[in-house]
Amino acid sequence: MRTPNDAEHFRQMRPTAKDLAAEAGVSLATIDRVLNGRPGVKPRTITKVNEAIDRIGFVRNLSAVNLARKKSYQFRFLLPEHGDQFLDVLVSHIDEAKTAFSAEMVDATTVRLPAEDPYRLAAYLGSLDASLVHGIAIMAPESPQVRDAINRLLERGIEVVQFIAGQPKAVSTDFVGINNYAAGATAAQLMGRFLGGQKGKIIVTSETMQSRDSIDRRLGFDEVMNREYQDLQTLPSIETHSDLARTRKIFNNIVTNYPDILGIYVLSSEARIPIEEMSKITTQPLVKIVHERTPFTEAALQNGQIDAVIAQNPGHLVRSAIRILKARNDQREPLASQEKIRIEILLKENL
Amino acid sequence: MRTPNDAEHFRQMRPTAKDLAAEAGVSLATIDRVLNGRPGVKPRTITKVNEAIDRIGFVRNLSAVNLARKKSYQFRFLLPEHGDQFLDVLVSHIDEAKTAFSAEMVDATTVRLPAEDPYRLAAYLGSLDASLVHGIAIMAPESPQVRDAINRLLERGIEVVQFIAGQPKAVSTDFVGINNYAAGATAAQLMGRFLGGQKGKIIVTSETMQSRDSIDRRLGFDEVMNREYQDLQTLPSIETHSDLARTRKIFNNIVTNYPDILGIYVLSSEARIPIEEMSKITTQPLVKIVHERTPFTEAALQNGQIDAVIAQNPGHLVRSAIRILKARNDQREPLASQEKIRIEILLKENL
DNA sequence: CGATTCTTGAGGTGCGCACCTCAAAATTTG
DNA sequence: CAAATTTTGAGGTGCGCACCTCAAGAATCG
Repeated sequence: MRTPNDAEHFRQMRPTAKDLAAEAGVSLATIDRVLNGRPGVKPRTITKVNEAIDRIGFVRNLSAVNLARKKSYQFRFLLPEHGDQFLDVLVSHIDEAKTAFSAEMVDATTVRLPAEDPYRLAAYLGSLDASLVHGIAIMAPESPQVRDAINRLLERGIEVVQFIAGQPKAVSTDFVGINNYAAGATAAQLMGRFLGGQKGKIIVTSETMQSRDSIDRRLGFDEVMNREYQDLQTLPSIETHSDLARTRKIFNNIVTNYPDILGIYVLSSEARIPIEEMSKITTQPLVKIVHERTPFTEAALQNGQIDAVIAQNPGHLVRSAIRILKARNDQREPLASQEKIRIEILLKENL
Repeated sequence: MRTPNDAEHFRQMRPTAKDLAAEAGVSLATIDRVLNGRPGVKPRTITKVNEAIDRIGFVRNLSAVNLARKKSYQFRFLLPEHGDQFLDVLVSHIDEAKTAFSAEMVDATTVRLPAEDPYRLAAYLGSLDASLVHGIAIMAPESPQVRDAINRLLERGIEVVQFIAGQPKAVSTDFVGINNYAAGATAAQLMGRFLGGQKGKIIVTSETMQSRDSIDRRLGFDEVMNREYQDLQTLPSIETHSDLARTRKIFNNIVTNYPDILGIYVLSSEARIPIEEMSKITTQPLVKIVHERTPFTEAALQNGQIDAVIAQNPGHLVRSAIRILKARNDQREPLASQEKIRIEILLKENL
C-alpha cells in the first residue's frame, strides 16, 4: 500500500509497462512481445493487453524506448547542386535544424547532386545502405529513373519524402511543400485585386517552364485570371534561363509592342533577373509578384520594388520533412495539421 | 582497443559522458558536477570540461537525461472563460497538442477563468504549486494584479509565456503571438491596395476597444492608411459588445450618413456579428477584412462574404508556447526562428 | 606546521524499456 | 494418452545519465 505521502508523489506518474502487466494479468515478457510485435502470442492475449492499454492509458516512455534501442536517425537532404538564393536559405535551415534536432538523435546531412542528371540521382539513391541512412528528403525534378529509385528505397525500408518538388506518379510517399496550383491561383487573385478593374496585360515569366512547379503555378494563375479577371490578359510564359541579355531583349520587345502592361508574375524562385531588368526598361508602376522569401525579395519588398511575395516557410519545410521521416521511422502517423505547409503572402508590413 | 568490426558499429555513436570524462581528464563525478551546475568545482576544471565538450562535440542524450530525471512537464493554458470561435479553435489545438507531446512527457491542461476579473486570475496564479505545475501560458488582458502575479510565479520558478495577449510592462517573459501593430498595418495595406485609388471611408469595428490587441491593430492600421492611402478616411472605432441591436443601429446610421463607405475592418476575432449585420444593411460591394481563421471566416472567404483574413496559426501558437515552456524548463534557449509567429494573409485561394 | 576547507574520484542505484535466454505451463496433435 | 508444439513467465543485462555517499587528495588558513 502506498502511504499518503507517496500518493502525492505518485499522482502524476504515468503507468509503466509493469503497471500494464499487472492490469492485463500477464507478465512483462508478454507485454514486451505485444508492444514490439514479436511472434508467439495468442490473439486473445494480444487483445487482453490492448484492452488494458486503453483502460489505464498506457503510453510508452519514448525516452526509455530510444535509450534502450540506442536508436539514432540518419537523414539526408538531396538537393540540386546549383540553384538560386532560395536554395541557400534552405541549406542554412538544414544546418540550423541539425543542431536543434541533435538532442533527439537526429542527424541531417545535405547532399547536392546535379538535378538535371536523373541517372546520377538514381545511382546515388541506389547506393544508400538502409543500416546507415534511415530517411531521405528528395528535391529533384520528376523523372522515371528517380521514381523507380524511390520505389526501391521504400522496398529497402528507407523512408522517403518528396521535398518541395515532387514525382507525381510515385508511390505513396509523403510530400512536403505547397500546392503550386493554389500558389499560382493566390498570386492571380492578388494581382487581380491590386489592379482593381484596370484593363491590360500581365507578363508571366520563369527561369524555365520545364519544371512541374512552374507549370502548376501557371495553370493556377491562369485559372483564376480567366475566371475572375477577364479584363486582364496573361501573355505566354517567358523563359529567362538565367540569361540577362536574352531576358532584356524579350522584355524590351514586349514593352514596346504592348503599351498596356500592368503587371509581372515571376513563377520561379529566381526573381532577381526579371525584376531588375524590368525596372531598367520601364518606369511604369507595374504590379510585381514573385515567389519565395530570399534576401533579395525581402529587400525588394521593403523598398517597393515588388508588391507581394508568395512564399513557403523554409524552416518549416525542413523541420517538417525531418519530423515526418522520424514519425515514419517510428511507425507513427505524422501530425497532419502541423505538417501542412502554408502558402504565405508577404507584404512589406508582415515580413 | 576497438576491433575493426567494432569500429564500423561505433562510427555513428555519439560520445557519452564517459568519453567526455576521458577527454577532459577528469572523473565522471566531475563531469556530472559541471553538466548539472553543481557547486564545488574549480573554475579551471569547468573550463577544461567545457573545452573538451567543444572538442569532441558532446551533446547530452536527452532521452537518458529525461529518463534519469523522471521529469514530466506540467503545463497550463490559462484562457478566458467566454469567448468567440477562435477560442474554441485554440482549445481544440491544445487537446491535439496534448496527445502529440505526451511522448515527450508533456502534459498540457486548459484552465478557463473569467478574464475580466484580474483578482480571480491573480488568485489562481498565486495558488499554483511549483512542484505540480512547471509552466503556464497566460492569455489575459493586462492588469497590475496579473502582472504582479506573473512576477511572483517567476520568482517561484514557474515558467511563464504571455499567450496572444500580453502584459506589456511585465518582466522578461516570452511572448507567443503576433505583433498586432504590424497586423493592423498589413490589413491597411491590403485594404488600400484592394480599393485601388478610390476615395471614400472605412469602417473600423471591434468587440471592444479595451483590449491592447485592438488598440495596437488600430494604431498600425491608421499609420499605414495615413501614410499611404490618404484618399481613404478611417472612421472612429465602433464597439459592438456582442450586441446585435446596437451594432445594427450604429451601422445603419453610418451607411445612411456616409454614402461613400468602401470597406470595413474588424479588429477583434469576433467577426460574425459585424459582417452579417453589414451585409443585411447594404448591398454595396465593400472590401471586408477580418482577423483569425475560424469556421465562420473560412466559410465567409469561400463564398465571397469577406475578402481577406489576417490570421495567426492556432496550432503553431499552442505548440510554440509548449516548446518555449519546455526549453525554459530545460534551461535551453528556444529556437527563435521556429517560434516566431507569422502574420498570415488568407484569401480564398490559399486557405 | 597541523587543522580546516575545498576539490575530486570511485562507486553504487535507478529511471523505463528492449532484447535475450531458459524453463514451465498450456494447448494441440497423432 | 503421451509427445510435440505453442504460449507464457521469470529473470538478467544494458542503454546514458542524474543523483547520492564516502573517502582521499589538494589547497588554504591560522
